[in-house]
Amino acid sequence: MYNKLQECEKCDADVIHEDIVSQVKNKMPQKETLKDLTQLFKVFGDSTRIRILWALDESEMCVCDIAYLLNMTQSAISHQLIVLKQERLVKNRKEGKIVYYSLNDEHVKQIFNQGIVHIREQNEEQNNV
Amino acid sequence: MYNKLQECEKCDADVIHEDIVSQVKNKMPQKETLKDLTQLFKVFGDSTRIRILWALDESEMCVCDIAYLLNMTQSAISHQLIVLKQERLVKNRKEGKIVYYSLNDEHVKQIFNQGIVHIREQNEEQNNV
DNA sequence: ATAATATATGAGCAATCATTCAGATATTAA
DNA sequence: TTAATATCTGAATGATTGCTCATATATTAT
Repeated sequence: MYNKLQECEKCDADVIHEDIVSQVKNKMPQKETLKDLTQLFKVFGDSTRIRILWALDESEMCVCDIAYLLNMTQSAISHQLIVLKQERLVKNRKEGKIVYYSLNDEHVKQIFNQGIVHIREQNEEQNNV
Repeated sequence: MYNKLQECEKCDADVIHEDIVSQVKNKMPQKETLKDLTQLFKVFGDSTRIRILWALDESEMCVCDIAYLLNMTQSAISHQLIVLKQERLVKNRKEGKIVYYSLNDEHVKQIFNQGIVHIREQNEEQNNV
């Protein structure tokens, strides 16, 4: 059942399911893809940024509108908008002094909705137990 | 065009698009939902955890298999598996000394794939510029 | 019983990061 | 021009977090 394998440098086990590991290894995505995916979710993993994205999905807004909506300082919002722009999730246009931000990606809401499906099922599961 | 509004405590602006802000405010999800969503993406926002989830989507694996596959210590993997389990993304079963982990959610891969669609489009966009 | 193995766990540390604060830049109004 | 406003930016800070290391627990083999 278990195949002895050359010992892993890092993990201290010496019983490893060699066939499964090598099979899975072949199906893993490229390093670059995993890095990009992690980075994307890292950007989503902050409530200020999620709220900004959700708001911009409803309407284009200027920086101070967003700050007012979320009851946060303009500076904090501005910092986060830069993060979102670097990830190309938002774009902006300038109109005089005012800078308007809007979503730059139609997938965002779909990803959020998928996440919500997961959360809902978790909660249902919890109620059924 | 702009409506004077009571000044925001946090942001220092006094020109705010009142209609847009109140309209967006009504469409924002509940605090609890946003919190859960943020937490979910926070869990996704780590390359070790993403790789574990991806691996488990291919096959059930024991802790030392995963550690071997990712070339990391058993302890590091174990710590992250706890995080994944708390988020109910994985489940486990014990067979003697060995603990097998597997995915507990079919949406995970869909969320990842949506993320990859976003990344792909980014890259295409970059090439077209 | 003891030894060996697979996994879990807690403390400690280094790195990351979200916000604040102070100030810079850009635009408009007076 | 100067004053006011909207936004940006960089440094500092407190909080979070992923990993390591040592150790604890659970199971199997001898």
